[in-house]
Amino acid sequence: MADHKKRFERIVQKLKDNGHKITPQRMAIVKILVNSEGHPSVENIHAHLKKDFPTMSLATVYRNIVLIKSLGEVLELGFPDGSNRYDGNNPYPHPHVICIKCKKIVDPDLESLDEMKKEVALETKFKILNHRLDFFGICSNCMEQQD
Amino acid sequence: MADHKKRFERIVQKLKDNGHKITPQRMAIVKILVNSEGHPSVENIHAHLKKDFPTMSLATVYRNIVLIKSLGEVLELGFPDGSNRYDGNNPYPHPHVICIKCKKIVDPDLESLDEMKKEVALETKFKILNHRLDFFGICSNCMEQQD
DNA sequence: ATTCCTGCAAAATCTTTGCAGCTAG
DNA sequence: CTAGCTGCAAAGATTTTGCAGGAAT
Repeated sequence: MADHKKRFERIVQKLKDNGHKITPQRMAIVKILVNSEGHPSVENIHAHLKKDFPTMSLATVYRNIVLIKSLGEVLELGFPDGSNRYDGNNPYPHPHVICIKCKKIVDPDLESLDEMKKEVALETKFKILNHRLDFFGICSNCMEQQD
Repeated sequence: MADHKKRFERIVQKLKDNGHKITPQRMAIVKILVNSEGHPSVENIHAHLKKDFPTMSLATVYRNIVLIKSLGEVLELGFPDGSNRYDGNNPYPHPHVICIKCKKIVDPDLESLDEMKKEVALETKFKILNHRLDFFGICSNCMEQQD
């Protein structure tokens, strides 16, 4: 999607507005987060950037992700096995469907979620601020291969 | 609930059936998981057991939780901040509502979830095996205190 | 008597932090 | 200039593993 460019610039602007400097490394990290349809891990991002920035350190990736998270422009997906992946396309909470074989992640459309949120708020008297919904299963592709 | 006793015995039986020995430490860990309404962390369990077993090590708690998980008798709740809590009352996936202030965890009833699962399966062509649904917010109790 | 389990310590992972030098604004 | 950033290495935090002695069956 060509919209990625807009989002990229919006985030850069937000960084500037909040007094953060625009370094090449930082730009590259934002670019990856915004452009990748797959949901990359810190390790993925770091490996990818090593090509353009051979000295790039993991610490820099972590620090920038913390920063971008704090601006609400990336969603952290923590998984049961302890690994983290990042969704920089859609930083607002939304459901994910994860293939436990190939690790592919798909974003489904579920209208009923908002309603459910209200139902929960009503039942528990909580003020709901956030949520996380993940489905785990096997994608059609992996289902075909017998192994 | 008095049903906890039944569940405890069921798990012990399952352990025996699978060729695992019933040690005092193991029994104590199962007992805590089954009886605690709150969702304890490994640290919680370990601290609690130190009273009865001064030499109890963290490794033993971890190993037994892995074992009990593998039998499907405890549900691991991994949180965004990297911490883990365990639900030994209801080991089947179910929604949680977590207070981000006092860390209280409530299990709401949501009938619409099964329907949503079907909706997802249909839309994504995945075979859905599992899911995780957590709501984060502030409980009524914490809402009252102004701090 | 075996086989499995525990406790201890060391290792493994993943993430954060301290610091010196560097760079964007 | 100078506040903030990077890279490196060290430190943290949490969970796992190797091993020797000990306990359950």
